[in-house]
Amino acid sequence: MNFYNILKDKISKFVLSKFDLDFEDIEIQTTKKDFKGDITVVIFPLVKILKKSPIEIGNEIGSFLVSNLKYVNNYNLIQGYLNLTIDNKFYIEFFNEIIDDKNYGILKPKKYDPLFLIEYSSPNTNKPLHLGHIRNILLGYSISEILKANGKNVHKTQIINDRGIHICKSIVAWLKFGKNSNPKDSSEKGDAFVGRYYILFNKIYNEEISKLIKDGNDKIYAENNAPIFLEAKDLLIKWENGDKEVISLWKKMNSWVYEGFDKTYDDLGVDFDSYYYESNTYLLGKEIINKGLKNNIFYKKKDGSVWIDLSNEGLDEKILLRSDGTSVYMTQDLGTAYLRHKDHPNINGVIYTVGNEQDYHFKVLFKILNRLGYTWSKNLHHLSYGMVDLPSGKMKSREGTVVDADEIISEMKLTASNLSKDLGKTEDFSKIKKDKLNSTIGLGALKYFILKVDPKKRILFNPTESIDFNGNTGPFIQYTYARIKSLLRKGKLSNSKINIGIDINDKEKDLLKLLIQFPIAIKNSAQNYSPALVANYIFDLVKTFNSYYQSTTILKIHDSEIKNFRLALSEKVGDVIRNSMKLLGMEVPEKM
RNA sequence: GGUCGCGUAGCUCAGCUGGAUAGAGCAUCUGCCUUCUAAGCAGACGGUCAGAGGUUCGAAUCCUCUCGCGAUCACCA
Repeated sequence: MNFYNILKDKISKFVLSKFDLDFEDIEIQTTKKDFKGDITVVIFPLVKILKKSPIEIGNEIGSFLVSNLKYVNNYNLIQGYLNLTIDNKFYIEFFNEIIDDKNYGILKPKKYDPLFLIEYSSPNTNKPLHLGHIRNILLGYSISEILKANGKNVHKTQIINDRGIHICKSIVAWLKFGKNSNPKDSSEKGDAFVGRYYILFNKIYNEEISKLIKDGNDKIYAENNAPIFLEAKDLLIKWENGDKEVISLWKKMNSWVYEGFDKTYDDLGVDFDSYYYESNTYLLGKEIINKGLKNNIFYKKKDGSVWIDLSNEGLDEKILLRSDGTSVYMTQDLGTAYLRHKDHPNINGVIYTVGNEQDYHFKVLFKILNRLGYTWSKNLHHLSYGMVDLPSGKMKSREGTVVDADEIISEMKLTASNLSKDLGKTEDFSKIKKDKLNSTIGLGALKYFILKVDPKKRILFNPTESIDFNGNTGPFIQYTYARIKSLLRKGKLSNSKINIGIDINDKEKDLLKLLIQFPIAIKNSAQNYSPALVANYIFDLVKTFNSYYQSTTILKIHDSEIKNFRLALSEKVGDVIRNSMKLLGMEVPEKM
């Protein structure tokens, strides 16, 4: 039980016996820097109920705590704030408790702990991943790690959008203009290769549309009757009918794309435990809908299309099957959700990492599953995040105005490389070591840049300004860690516990206070599905440490007890930095 | 038009379930490398928390309205 709770408990018991008031919501916070004390009790709420002055109540509680709680040394009252001074011994004792635990704050899930399924990435297979996917992937992966650290079992998965007209578009363009060519021959990444044909398709398609309009057709006619579009549609029909040639072609092109994706995932340091494919779940979705139709949960319109009416829940009517019986987006999502719960009957929660443009879709999806009577529908959560926009506006893959994921990754590495060359940091490094470091730092910068902002908010990404490596950034945190490692290499830590009576200064106390808060930061991060909370915590810790580091000599002091304490403190801060970075999916450089 | 989200320093962002004088980084300016990694540290400058009401002992935070930005309301995915 942590000290805050002990304190709360003690105070509310005291209030009950002294004032005969049952009041459990005692508010406790860390004392602001400018005031004397360590922990503050806010007593305003009591003032109103007890109709006594804040000073009177504050003095009663304060003197009670000083004489009845071991570590409360002193108190002062400013307005309605009761500031308690906590004995240094408390902090040292706490430190001794966590000192040997390399994974302090991190829980390891056991077999029987709850299982969470996390969906992220979920790309289409007609083009490479872009910056928007990067945000999605980093969020999904990071939340997985954060949930693990909270003692949850995690299964990482995605739903791959591997069928539909968009895939056929790439295939058609390839058949017409690139037949017999393949990614290997052009030494291109498979996803980039296929994506090129997707863009080519749209280029030709647009040309054909303008030609048709010029010839006197209206826009809608032109869009639906451009020759290349008709070819794509034809291909889709063949695919749905199981045409062997089309299927094998489709498999071949998708396999190129998957190879490309895997390379990008590898670069980003993320992975998946399973993959679901839309081509495997859309038929299941249809089955579910037909069942729901029999049970009168859905209804059929005259033209044969199937709908659900959610208007009494503040939503609209939603289509579930087209009049020709083919499936829509919702159909396959119903199928996927069902299949996943069939595959993993013991799921305690599912997190869908999907952009906020689909907030409505998921609201509807969860409602439908609820109407269908699946009790697990209440455990579904949409981790919604804001778009990544460019100064020039929205990214549009059809027009090729996207920031390509692979491009931004290699640019970040290059920036890191140039910078370390300028600083002369890596002169004695081997080529392999250099590359590894540049990737650690470059990707650290990118990951931290994206994860430190609240997922809800949209991000404006300016590629020309690139990403800073100073201040509140990934490299700053990595740098601090590398310095701590260097310090520990040079100093020798004797393994004994810290002497309780040792004198610690204010900055050391600040660091210990931050260490106390580490598990709380992880917990809050999981509750809010926001890696940003961990990111901002770790930045606070690193900043405080740097300031401490600068103002203290560690290696030159002769008092071995103090030296040992400072080394141990540095090591502990290092552990927490390393663990936090792992939660953000960042790597840890020993030297840089 | 309905619904949802966002609006905090010149820029990028923190600010947990309401609590003390609203915090960082970047940029600008001033100091600090013969001492453990200067990708650093110390300091200065910079705010009508979009606006107006309301609730409260107390509001950036909660409620209502207005304005601005974005998303969504498809037999697209």
